[in-house]
Amino acid sequence: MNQIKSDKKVLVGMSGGIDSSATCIMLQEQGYEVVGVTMRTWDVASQFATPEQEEPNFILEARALAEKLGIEHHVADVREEFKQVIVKYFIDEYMQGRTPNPCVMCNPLFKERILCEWADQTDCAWISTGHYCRLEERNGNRYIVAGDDMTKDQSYFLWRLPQEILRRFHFPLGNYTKQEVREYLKQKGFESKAKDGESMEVCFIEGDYRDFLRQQIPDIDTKIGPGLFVDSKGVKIGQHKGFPYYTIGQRKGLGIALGHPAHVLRINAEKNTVMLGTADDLKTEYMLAEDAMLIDTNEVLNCENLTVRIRYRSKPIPCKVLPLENGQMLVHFLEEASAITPGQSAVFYDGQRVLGGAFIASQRKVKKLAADNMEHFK
RNA sequence: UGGACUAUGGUGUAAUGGUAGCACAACAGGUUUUGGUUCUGUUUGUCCAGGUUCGAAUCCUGGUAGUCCAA
Repeated sequence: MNQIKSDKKVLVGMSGGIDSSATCIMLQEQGYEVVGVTMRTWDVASQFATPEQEEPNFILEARALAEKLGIEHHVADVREEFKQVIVKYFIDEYMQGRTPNPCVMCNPLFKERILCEWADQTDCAWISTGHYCRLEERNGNRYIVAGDDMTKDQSYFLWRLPQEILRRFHFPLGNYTKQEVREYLKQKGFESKAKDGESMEVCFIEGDYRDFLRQQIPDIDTKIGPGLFVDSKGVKIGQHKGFPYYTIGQRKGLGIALGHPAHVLRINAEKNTVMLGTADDLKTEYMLAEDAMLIDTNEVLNCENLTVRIRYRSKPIPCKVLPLENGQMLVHFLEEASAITPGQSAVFYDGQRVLGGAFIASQRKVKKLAADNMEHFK
């Protein structure tokens, strides 16, 4: 009954920044009735001009914009839930010697889900955000397609979005570059917004994540404490501050001088050791991934031009994939890959189209599994 | 306490009498919707006291510290 009415309504996740502002204006121009929701996930000091200020800056900005555009606006106070879900995940990962991918968890599992709930409540058929990506329909499935501006592409963080959410999504910025969006805002009379700083995204980490860990786990340094730096043979070469403070590939902040640049090769949470080596030692041909979410598994296994991104903003690497009996996936890189980091996402692409993704697993058994399955990749 | 050797920034090293350089670390900034990577820039040194010389990290004397051999 109210289906027709709903079809004209779209819920926009408003962060108060350039991208979501432009999104609102565009959708309004396209004839939609826009409802804005701004999420309050975690308060950081820099978003408060004075200690007396009750709400962070970005909420005030979003509300001001909504008023100017004459759209309904809500604030979703989800601080407690955010702490329970995202912050907990973030801490747990580091405490296991892995490197979390908070944006990958936050976007699909948290933000978009909450947007869905609000969309239902406010009778909106559609949901939209200011991400720079497009959607494509193929064989009855909906795919995220990376924006043309590869440097601004955010598809890496969105691989876990389920089909039922994707079907309600609109990404009006998909065909624009950042520069064009700024121009657009300027034309529409939002000069000052167009000049806003680049990164308006309000994340829960300000500055160094290590300080954040110390704040959240006050006894972390007595619980874990210093451990050993070892070389690839297990020989002690120095002392580190505790394994959660390091991540694979890290070079800066090791506080150790070996005469050549040293990188973290491996983290052993049980022994509290951190293995160091050269940049060459980080290179690898195979990778184990787990908890895959693929839109169409056969498509990934048979794709001729399959590529995988193993970190945000790195270029996708051509690869082949083999499902293993234990549920993991063995990925064979056809070009050089480096610094495989457990906890980070491996996102599979066919060109710009996201086919799905998985989390990078512990690489402990990768050599054996690669040797056992060598013939598959011939 | 017999002998030998060594002493250069936070670390490892280079400079055979002629402006103390390199790598790593550290710090600052740029890039950046995670961590990391990367880029740019900056700081810091000749163990101490004498002597030789126009000029000493470099040669000489003494001291101090460390390493090794010997017992």
